[in-house]
Amino acid sequence: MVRAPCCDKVGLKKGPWTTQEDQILTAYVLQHGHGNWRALPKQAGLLRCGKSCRLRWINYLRPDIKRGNFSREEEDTIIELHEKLGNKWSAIAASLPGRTDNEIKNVWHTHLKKRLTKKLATPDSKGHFTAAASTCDSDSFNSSGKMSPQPSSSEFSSFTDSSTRTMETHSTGVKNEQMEEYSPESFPEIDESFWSDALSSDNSSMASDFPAVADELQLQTPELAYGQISNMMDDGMEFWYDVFIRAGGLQEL
DNA sequence: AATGTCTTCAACCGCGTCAGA
DNA sequence: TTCTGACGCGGTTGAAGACAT
Repeated sequence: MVRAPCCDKVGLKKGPWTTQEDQILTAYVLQHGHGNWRALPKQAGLLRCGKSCRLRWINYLRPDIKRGNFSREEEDTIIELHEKLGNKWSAIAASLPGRTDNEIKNVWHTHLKKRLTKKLATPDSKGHFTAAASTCDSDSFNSSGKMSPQPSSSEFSSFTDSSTRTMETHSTGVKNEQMEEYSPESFPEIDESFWSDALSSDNSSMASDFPAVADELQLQTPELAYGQISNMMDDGMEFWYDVFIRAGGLQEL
């Protein structure tokens, strides 16, 4: 017996997410939470499978995502935990705040596994194979032993700026009636600096109080409190305010 | 400049697990 | 106890970029 598809896929969009879709999903989750992923796309007005929405939120949009290169300490942690746990990516991710299982899985397959293989395969001066023998990152070499076209990651390896590709993807965004009065350039980008910027510096004292604020305002989550406050604080967040108002969730601040 | 090869990583797919009816 | 639906996990894919030829 074949398992039914996770959702009715007729007419549902697949592939890279656009800026507009990101913003709709973010606004919806911040305002309503994600009680039911399967029902969420319909309620939010997204032509996506619930599974796809969940993945996008968890791996890219949620506020506590830490973006950018993995530090040497993080890489060491991954290697150490992988030794103990194997391919339990979610368990490994639990020990690395802000990192997702998908991200860790990718960095393992693209960098760490190769590095370990190289180390184990490289004999020391006495001809012994040792994990500490190689100081040269295997990522600098391709399978034929030539230098890789990619930059060496021997210092801090891993990710290039994924926002580059994402930005390009965003430029082909689908027009949405709710959004069309905004030019794409006017959208505050949800990139690697978005949440960290928002939750640091000027807003830091407020950010630490979001749980209390959420409680005070009888909101579902600290993130929702953040959403409201940031709308008030930052002119650049006018778009979000408008989204919330249009969604009928916030009649007044 | 054109083409080929390799690498990266976001996103998809299928399956296992679990909670609720 | 069984069934069903939703969630979460891990493996895999494929588009796009970077660099070599």
